[in-house]
Amino acid sequence: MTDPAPAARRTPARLRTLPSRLLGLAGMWSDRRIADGLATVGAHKWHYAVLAALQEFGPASQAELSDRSGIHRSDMVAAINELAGAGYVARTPDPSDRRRNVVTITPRGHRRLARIDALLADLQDDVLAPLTAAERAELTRMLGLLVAHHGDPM
Amino acid sequence: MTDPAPAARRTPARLRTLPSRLLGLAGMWSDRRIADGLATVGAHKWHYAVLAALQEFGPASQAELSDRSGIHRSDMVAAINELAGAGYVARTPDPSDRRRNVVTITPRGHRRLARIDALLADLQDDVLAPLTAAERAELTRMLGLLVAHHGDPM
DNA sequence: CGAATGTCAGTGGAACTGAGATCC
DNA sequence: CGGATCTCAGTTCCACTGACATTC
Repeated sequence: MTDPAPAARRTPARLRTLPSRLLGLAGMWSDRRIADGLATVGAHKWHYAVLAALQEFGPASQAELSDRSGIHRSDMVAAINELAGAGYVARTPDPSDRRRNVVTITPRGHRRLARIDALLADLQDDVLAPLTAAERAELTRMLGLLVAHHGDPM
Repeated sequence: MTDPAPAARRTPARLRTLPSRLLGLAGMWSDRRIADGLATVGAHKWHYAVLAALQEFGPASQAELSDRSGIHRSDMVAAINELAGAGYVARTPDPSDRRRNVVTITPRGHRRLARIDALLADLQDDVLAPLTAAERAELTRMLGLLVAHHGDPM
């Protein structure tokens, strides 16, 4: 009774329930949380993508890493520059094809990856905070379907 | 047997299942699909947000519309410029507070909104294509939780 | 005075484009 | 020669910031 005016009806129902809008918003602030979190240890998300691809599939050319990580060729250059500068990967010319560089993860790189892995686990928990474990699994599964459907449009 | 090499193991498991990454990717390409779709009729998502807010809550100042739609003040100026230029809204000075403009939706604006509404319904179907109706509802519900948790951080 | 409003110019990040140089 | 690889400069888009004049 002490609340006569429906003060904050804020967002229109059409916007509040529009899936594409919710996806965009959730993606945006998730990206931010992750970027902020990684920034506290001086990392970027493409660092993680490259290190993970190297650890899982072994040494690769930059073009291969682009395919595996979804990072553009142009941006891959900068990412490898930073990772190599910090000693997390080594970039050496490929003797069997001199157009290519062979990128290899270093011991420091493995430790770096483990560090980021742990940090990212915490950040996932932050991003998904309002959901139960079962809901998180369901959400991840459905997002996987969406991304797969988009990535392989043919 | 004509496929001996496991050619495309493409994405590392860590990336393929990372919720924050899936959210970011799904949000990105959803945004693009929507932007492309709206562009075919010369619309932007801000236009829809503003028209929807006006139709649901009536005439408002630009600051109010910012709150309701989540669009920044600065960008609201451009959005209203375009909408007013096309005759979808009218912007008139508020006689009772001369700092403010009163933005009102026009008959043309109502028709425009209906048009975009229909288009957006199709686009939702496109974005959510790989999901069943029940899954779409679940996804929307969970995304709503995430967005609410983010928007009202207190 | 402090605070809110509308306006505009500009920033920073991220995905992407285009072109050049080198090599297969 | 066509095509792939790496590199760099530049573009585009978006959310956001900062500053300003006006009005409450």
